[in-house]
Order: sequence, then C-alpha cells, then structure tokens
Amino acid sequence: IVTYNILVNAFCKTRKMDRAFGLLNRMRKEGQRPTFQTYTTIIDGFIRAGDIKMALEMVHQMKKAGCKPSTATYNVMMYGLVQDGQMNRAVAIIDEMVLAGITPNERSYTILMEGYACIGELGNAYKFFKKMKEDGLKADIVSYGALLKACCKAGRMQSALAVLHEMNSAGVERNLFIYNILLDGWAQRGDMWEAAEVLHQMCKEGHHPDIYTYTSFINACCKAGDMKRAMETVADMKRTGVEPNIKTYTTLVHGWASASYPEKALACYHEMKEAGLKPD
RNA sequence: GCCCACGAUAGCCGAG
Repeated sequence: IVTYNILVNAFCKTRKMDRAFGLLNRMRKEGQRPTFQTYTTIIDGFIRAGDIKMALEMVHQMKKAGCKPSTATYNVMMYGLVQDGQMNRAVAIIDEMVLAGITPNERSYTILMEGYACIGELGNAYKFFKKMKEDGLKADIVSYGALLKACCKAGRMQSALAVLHEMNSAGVERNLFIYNILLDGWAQRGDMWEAAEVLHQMCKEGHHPDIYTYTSFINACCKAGDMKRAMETVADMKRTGVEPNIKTYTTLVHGWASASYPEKALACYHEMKEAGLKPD
C-alpha cells in the first residue's frame, strides 16, 4: 500500500491525475484498501490542478469508503479554496473539522493566514494567528512568515518589525524566506534604503542572498529610480554566483523603460537573450 | 521524534 501511495503521489505531482486515479481504481480492484493518505494525495492532486469539484467528489468517495478525512485532508481542501480566493469557504472548513472531531494544526491556520496575507488583510491574518496560539499550537517560522507577509502587503512596516521582534522572543530563528519577505515589503514601497538595510543585516548574519533577494532589491532600486544601484546589484549577484533569471531581467527592462531609457532597456533585453533566456 | 499525504519569498503582461 505504501508503494501504491508513493506511486499515486508521483503521478499527482506530475499532474497526471488520470493515471493517479487509475491506480486508485486498480488498488480497489485488487482488494487493497486505499488509506487516508492515498485519498489525501489524490485530493491534493486535483486541488493543484485547480479542480475543486473533483477534489470535493474525492472527499465524498473517501468518506463513503469508510476513510476518515484527516487534518491534512482538510488542509488540502482549505488550501485549494484559498488559492481560488474563496476565503469564506476556507474558513468554514475549520468549523467543519472541529465538528468532525478533527483538530486543526498550525498548517491549517497558516494556510488561512497566507490567504489573508495575499489580499493584505492583516486583521484577519492576525485573527487566525491568535487562534492558533489559543489552541495551544506554537507558531513556526512559516506562520510567522505569513504574518509578516500580511503586514508587508498591508503596508504596515512597523507591524512587520514588531513581528520580527516577537519571533526573537519566541526563539524562532529567521531564515532566508523571512528576510526576503521583509526586503520585498520595503521594495514594494520603493524604499531601497530600508531594503538595503535588510540586505546588509542578513549578510551580516551569515545568510546568503538568493535570486529572490537580489531580484527584490533590484526592484527596490528600480522603483526608487536608482538604476545605477540596480546594475551594480546585478554585478554583485553574478559575482556571488547567483545568475539573473527572466524575472530579474524583466525587472531591469521595466526599470530602464520607466526611467525613460528605452535603449538601456533594450540592451538588458539583449543581454537576457545572450544569457540563453527566453522572454516570456 | 522519523517514516507514503498538507502550508512560506521576487518581475512584466493579460484577464477582471
């Protein structure tokens, strides 16, 4: 059964839902009982394919087969609804879980927080952050990341700093994701100075900037109109072995174009093609 | 605690 599950998972991850589904039927025919993991994997596959209806249908089949949906099953459903922008339905799943006697875990709440973070609803994100703690769950680094992103998206950078502070008190170490979210928060506001400060601090603490860090920072420079600094950053990243990708170049092309230097924009565009990247 | 399932970061454009 574990072997089957691994196979089913492989098919789902490569978007071959028909084959995954076929395998499920084969398991049934051979008299093997698919486990709750099997079902959850398939439901996850449908969710990632954007097919909420089929995902719900599978939940139904799962229950009919006498398999109890687990926390992960509910999490997957919430994730799908969140991706689809159906926050209210996603939130309703929490109540459904509780009614079914299933306990939400930190991921359950983090999924909802992420959803609210994406639309800049800090208040709601925070609401579930609190709820998580009320349930006696410990916020992990991903949960803090979601809260941080909510602050950044809402433009509440002071609150973002407060979140970092709380992480410290909770003894949760910052990682590259955390720094990148924060740096991007400043970048979105065109504050390359604060962004530079974050970049400086992360390096000081031994974190190596990655493609996300650099691209966000370049974006900050472009927004602030400092194309010189943007180009210097490109040089920096190459020097540290981080190759600019399509997004990095698009940021630059856009930056030069907004600064009314179409010829510079074109030069970046050519450089991108020479680097073997296809414009998208 | 670990094993087969679930959550996090960047650009432009389009759609609304």
